[in-house]
Amino acid sequence: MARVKKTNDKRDRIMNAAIASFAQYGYHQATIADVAREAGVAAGTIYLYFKNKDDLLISIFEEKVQRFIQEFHRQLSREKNAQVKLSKLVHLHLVEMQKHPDLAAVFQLELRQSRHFMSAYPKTDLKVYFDLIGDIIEEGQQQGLFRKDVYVSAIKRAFFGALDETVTSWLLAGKNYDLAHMADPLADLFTRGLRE
Amino acid sequence: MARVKKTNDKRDRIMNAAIASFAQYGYHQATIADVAREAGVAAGTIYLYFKNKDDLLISIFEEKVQRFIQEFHRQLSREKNAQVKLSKLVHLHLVEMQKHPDLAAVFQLELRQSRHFMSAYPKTDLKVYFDLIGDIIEEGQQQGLFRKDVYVSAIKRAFFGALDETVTSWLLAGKNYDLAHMADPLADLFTRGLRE
Amino acid sequence: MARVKKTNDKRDRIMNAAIASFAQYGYHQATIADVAREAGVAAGTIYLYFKNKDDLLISIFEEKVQRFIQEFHRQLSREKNAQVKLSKLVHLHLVEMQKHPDLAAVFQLELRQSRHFMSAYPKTDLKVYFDLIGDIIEEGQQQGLFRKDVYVSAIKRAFFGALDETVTSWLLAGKNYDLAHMADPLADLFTRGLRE
Amino acid sequence: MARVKKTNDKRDRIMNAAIASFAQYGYHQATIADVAREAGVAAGTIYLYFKNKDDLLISIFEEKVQRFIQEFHRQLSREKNAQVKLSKLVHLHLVEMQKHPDLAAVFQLELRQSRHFMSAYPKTDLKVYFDLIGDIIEEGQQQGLFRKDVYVSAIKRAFFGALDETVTSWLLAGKNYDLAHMADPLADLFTRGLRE
DNA sequence: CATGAATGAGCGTTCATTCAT
DNA sequence: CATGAATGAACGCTCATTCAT
Repeated sequence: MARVKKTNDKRDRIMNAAIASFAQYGYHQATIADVAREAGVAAGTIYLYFKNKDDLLISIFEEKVQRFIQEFHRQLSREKNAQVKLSKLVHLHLVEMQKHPDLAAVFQLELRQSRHFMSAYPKTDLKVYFDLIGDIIEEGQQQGLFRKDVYVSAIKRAFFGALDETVTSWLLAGKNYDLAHMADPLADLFTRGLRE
Repeated sequence: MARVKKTNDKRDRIMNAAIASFAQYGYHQATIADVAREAGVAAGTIYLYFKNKDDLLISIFEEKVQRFIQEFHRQLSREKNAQVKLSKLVHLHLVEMQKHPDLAAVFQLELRQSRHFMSAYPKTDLKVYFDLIGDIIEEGQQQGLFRKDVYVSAIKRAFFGALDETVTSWLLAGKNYDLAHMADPLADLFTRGLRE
Repeated sequence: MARVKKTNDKRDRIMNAAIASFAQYGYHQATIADVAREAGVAAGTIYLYFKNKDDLLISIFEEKVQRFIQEFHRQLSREKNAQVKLSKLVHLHLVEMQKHPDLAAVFQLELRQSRHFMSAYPKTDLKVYFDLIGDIIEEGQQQGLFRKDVYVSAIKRAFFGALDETVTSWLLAGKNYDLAHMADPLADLFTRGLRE
Repeated sequence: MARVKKTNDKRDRIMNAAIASFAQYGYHQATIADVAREAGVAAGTIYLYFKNKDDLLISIFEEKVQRFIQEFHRQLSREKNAQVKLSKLVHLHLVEMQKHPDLAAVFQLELRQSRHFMSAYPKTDLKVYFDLIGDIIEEGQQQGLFRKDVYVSAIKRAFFGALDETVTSWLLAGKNYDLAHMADPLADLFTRGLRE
């Protein structure tokens, strides 16, 4: 068990070092040597745990980002009211991003760029997140809370984009204000925009 | 004048070639040789008009993107009603992006990545665009159309993010639907969300 | 004794795995990991039995190739007639190579390349084999079977080269014909070429 | 014209540097940096003239080796008597190899190794040379000089192998004797071996 | 004896940039 | 102004070898 733990530790250390490096320099500018130095391992060691540099980025999405989405899913499943759900999602998103700003930076600043080649990697796209949002909106429609004529597949993207940009702006501003303060205004905007 | 004209032509050809190349391959993957080939000039020629590769990208923002923003500004200045203005801005944004998909691709997919180093280049940020949006919202408040308690600096970013993501999704989907169709639902969402 | 036996088994397994790997991928392309996998041991274990990768190749020559030469020597010592001896050597060479195609591949395809650095390792050269051939020719001269004016040190190399290339061609052709069939024509060519 | 000349010069300088480097260190041990240093160019320059390191080796065969074979072909075409032809070929081979020992080293010591991956590159094999030899033998049969029952496809390989090994031995001995002296004994061996 | 995780030197290759023509 | 051949720094990745367990 100690052995397994240790191995996971190293893999995790590398992945976190990658997140930190990618956040600081950007995916392309960050070198494997940067990640290795940050992780306190030799460059070659990275290749014992990841196929290549791309695999590092992809793994971050698969393991870190998707974990967030699943966690959001789980936490929201307890709430029945779709309007409250949407509001909670805004809070969760901003609070978690604020808690993990490096991951947020990778997520925000590298994702777009990456989505290019990530079209090829099904697990790395945001479909699951878009679907989570879309489902909440549809629930709200069935609960009579949201308008029936709302174009869900357009709105779910708009909603995500609004959250995304909010985080990006915060990052680019140097994280010099409380991101969570943006939650209520945003939630308010959307729930009003969607209401009957 | 003919000489000047000719020079500008070449500079423009290079810039358009850069837009096309960056759109197709991404900024980092596109090479100067790609841009040169696309522009029909020698690689060295590019350095007669631009300081370096970064300068090419920065110039695209400074000259192409800012031109769009100014044009939006001009067109919207004729409209008095802030709610209509906001709606028109959504239309303008989506219609223009649809008309210039390569520029849109650079704008959408490279911008985030680039904003990193673009923090250093004041002219390349989106402040002007954010301000344009913010001003409209404040106008609407003064006209009694939008709620007074709206947190403008949060909402303007959300608004931009929604537009941005709408275009990005369209690009990543392969531009296989009419982007302008998204305008009304989006405009509707935001004007309702902001209304008294 | 059982212990010793076991140890020798492992050393042999590694050496045979090396022969198989070098034959399939070539010396430089084959990795220690390949050899280890093929031998069913850990990579580090190889270094308990061999100094390094080069030593593996050298040992193959020292132990496997030299064994063949000794065996040829032994078998031919029973035959008195030099012309028959030469003919038998051709048969032995081709038959044994056909029986051990992987060893043949290492011998043929890697030997040249290797002889470069093998100049440094006296035991790995083919002097013994050349001498075996040369001795037979000289025997034939003393027996009055071969011409006296034959330049032995030239002919023994030619003879070896002819055998060598015959095997190489067979290997590169994918071993898709019976190598032993080449024996009589070759033996015939040389015995006629050398006869009074 | 001066320009073209200069360009060819550089390409040639690189190719000759490659021949020298591959001869000295072996293909795998020689680095691109070695070749560049030897050629007096930057490493990157090599890639303006050759696709990659493999392409360098392949080009040597295509352009240098095949040129020799064609030259041999041309020179032998003037000779009618097949027995004399075969004898001349032996001389040509050894004399040319002695004149170009680096090329010979690449040819001899790297060819085997390379034939592995060179199976994929039709132009790099020795079929043309084997055919040249085979044709001469068949001519000799038609001229009544060589035995009809000779197995040509076996003998042509043996003949090549004999030449090949003669050169290799000379190279490994440090080129410390006159290679051309081997020509007569070899030619004699083969013409006698083939005669009626 | 055996393991296999870790190392890090080393190499092929790319490409932004320069500059002689 | 324009060219494009030449440069060389930089980086991802491999793999022989070591050594703590």
